[in-house]
Amino acid sequence: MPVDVHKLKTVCSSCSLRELCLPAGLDQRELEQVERVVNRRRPIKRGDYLYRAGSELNSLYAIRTGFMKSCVLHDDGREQVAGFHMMGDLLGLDAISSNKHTCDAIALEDSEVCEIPFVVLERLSRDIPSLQQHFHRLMSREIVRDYGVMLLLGSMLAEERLAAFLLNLSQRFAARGYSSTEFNLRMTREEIGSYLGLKLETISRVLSRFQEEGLIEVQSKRIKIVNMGALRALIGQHDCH
Amino acid sequence: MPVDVHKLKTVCSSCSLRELCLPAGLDQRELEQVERVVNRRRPIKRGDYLYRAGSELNSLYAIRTGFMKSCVLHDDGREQVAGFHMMGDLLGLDAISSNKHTCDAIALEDSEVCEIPFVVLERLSRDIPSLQQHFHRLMSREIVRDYGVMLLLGSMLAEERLAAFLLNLSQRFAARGYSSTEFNLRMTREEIGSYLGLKLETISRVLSRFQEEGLIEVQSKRIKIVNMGALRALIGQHDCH
DNA sequence: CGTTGCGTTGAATAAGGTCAAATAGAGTGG
DNA sequence: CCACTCTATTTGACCTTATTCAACGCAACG
Repeated sequence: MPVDVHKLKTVCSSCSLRELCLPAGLDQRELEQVERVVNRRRPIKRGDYLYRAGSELNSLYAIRTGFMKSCVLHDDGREQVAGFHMMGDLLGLDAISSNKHTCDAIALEDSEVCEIPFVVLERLSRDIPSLQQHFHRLMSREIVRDYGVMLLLGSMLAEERLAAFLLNLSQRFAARGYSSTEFNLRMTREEIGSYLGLKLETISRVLSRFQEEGLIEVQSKRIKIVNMGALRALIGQHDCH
Repeated sequence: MPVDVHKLKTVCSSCSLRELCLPAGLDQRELEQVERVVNRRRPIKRGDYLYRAGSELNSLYAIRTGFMKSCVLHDDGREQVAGFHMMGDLLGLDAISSNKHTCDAIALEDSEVCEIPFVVLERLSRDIPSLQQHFHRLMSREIVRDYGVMLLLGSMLAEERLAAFLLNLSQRFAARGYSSTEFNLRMTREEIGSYLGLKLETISRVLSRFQEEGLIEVQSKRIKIVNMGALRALIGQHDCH
């Protein structure tokens, strides 16, 4: 069953996302220190920017509810979705390197974020080793995720990419207490395509093919995974490209 | 002119790569603290692994001399080059998330690395704010770099990818005091292809085409950039994919 | 009830991939 | 230093995959 975050207090110590989020693994006293610097519940409406490429880094953001995408922009206007983000995910890590955000973060549905002033986080993480450690792990996890996307973009076929994408979503929903087999895509076919390095028509076609083959059921944005095993088999069993 | 690192002492404070490397921006006293924990000059022979995917994280590594690649591995044996690394680059950041390396790091020529025990680095960065800050920036820079690769893999044509690759190398050599227009590729066509999500034959063909068009001169691994402007124009001027 | 944005599907096309053969280089042992 | 071997590279002919272009359906919304 989905966790209803609206029924919970908005402090980290009682947040259902705590273990997915920044303050994972802190003790009670440390948690209180973190809570004091987090501005909770900033709402972002669907379609709104949380931040834009080029804007100054002030805070990192943890998603409390909702769904967002981040887009990298090419000089010539081409853009690419670099990631989809859901509850518990931490956004803005790319901005630390230059103190400017390097991508846009846009809400795909009405969302709510916790705002964590970065300089305060840096100071706090000097005093709380387990916070420091966890923060480092989160940055590193983003790097690992990126390597996975590079592998996907660099060496997988369209079907494999989409299978990997669906399985990744499935797993992330499961980790948050939602169904791993039935969920809504919050993004358009074009956004999926952009993320996977494919065109929207290809996404549509492959989804249809998956449905014909009995792997999934699709109805517009509604996805039901019917044969998880076959989907898994699609990735990771080819000799070569 | 290339910087001859062999003539320099092997301490950070007199290392020509200091400003590219981990201890950038530290004062003399802080630098000494860092120096004390860095094991310098671990040699890695061409073809040897610096670390392997799955092995435990002990240290981060800064490249002193030489050239390396990191490869992510897919379950089915497919592998992809995730990056090429040269003097001053810091390796191993992906391992922090799980305490295990997630990719292989392999020397493409005889190399030498400085070894920085990670737990010591974490402790030290609590005491030295500017070290902490710089370390965060380096992790973030890796994330930004990865976004760039994702953009390249997801939305650029073969010619654009290769142009971007050559320009990136050019710029990094320049930043290290080497020629920006003439350099050796230390990697094979296959490795370039793996990094760019293309086949080795495509790399070969595009390099030949660039040569015919007078953009570069290629002789096996030797590259001379003849028309930097045209190469730059190749990336960043298309309406769409 | 038209408009608009999103999704599906088909046919033609282009970009790279595959396979194969020839050549060039680098490394090794005599 | 040379011959031999093995690997890397180049190039051509053909093929596969995904893109492009275009038409149409559907649902939400003013």
